[in-house]
Amino acid sequence: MPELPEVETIRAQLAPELRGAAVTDAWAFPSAKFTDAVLAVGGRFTDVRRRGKYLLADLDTGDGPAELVIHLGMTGRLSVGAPPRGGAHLRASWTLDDGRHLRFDDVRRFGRVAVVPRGEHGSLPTLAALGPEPFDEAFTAEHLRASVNASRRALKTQLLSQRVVAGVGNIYADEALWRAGIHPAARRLGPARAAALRDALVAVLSEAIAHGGTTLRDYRQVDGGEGRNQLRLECYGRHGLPCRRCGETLARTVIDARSTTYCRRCQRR
DNA sequence: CGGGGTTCCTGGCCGC
DNA sequence: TGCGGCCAGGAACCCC
Repeated sequence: MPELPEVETIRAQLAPELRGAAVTDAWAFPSAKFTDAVLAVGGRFTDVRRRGKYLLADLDTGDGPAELVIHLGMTGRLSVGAPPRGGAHLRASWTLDDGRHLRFDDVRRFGRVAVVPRGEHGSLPTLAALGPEPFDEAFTAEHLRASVNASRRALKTQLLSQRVVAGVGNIYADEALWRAGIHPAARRLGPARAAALRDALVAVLSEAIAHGGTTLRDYRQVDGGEGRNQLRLECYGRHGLPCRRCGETLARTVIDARSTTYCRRCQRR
């Protein structure tokens, strides 16, 4: 399930592959989630950026600057190479002017493709209302505290909303809350805990990028390789195992319809 | 407009 | 071995 570190890893590999290449043809799986792919035809890639979990591939077109927006959903994969010979889960492919192809496979079809004028994200509500990038200086402890305290929803729910901070999903929410020692169902943050959580989010996400992302099942890098961060998880998926900080058996609950692992002893409300 | 509920999807796994 | 049932979950979408 690609979150910010996985999408950033993919972005960094994809950008040098796509820069300067023009799209001469495209195919899309017949679903509204993917049919926009063909609108990239005629554009030339100039760069690949990222906002939260969204890849933004800049295109220069005859009609001005545009961008190909790709969300990988749960099981999306991107790769560059020979023409796709089918594949049961191919959702979109783009023919490049040097003969290579960019392909998007997505087993569960939770992904999405859009082509929009550069920066106009109104058709993607979450992207349009996205919170600050965690590595941006705008993501301060005070922003986190004020943003969280403006709502009465559970802290984990807010982290997953993308509005408080961009790019956090179930894995890194559990990891950061564990590291900061804060209960996922907490509803208010004081200055000290807000600072601890901000620091934990930044650390967890940057460490995951440094280790190529977390491959639990579906996530693959552009070259097909697996990430290595799954070897470093301290909380996510470890329910029933001892807490690495205090030894208590990690608990599992459900918050906002998401499986949530936490330590009853050292994560406080 | 925030928030709650629903829906989209299929492979992997479990129990019988 | 086969199969029904359940689980994984990000974000669009609908409604109040």
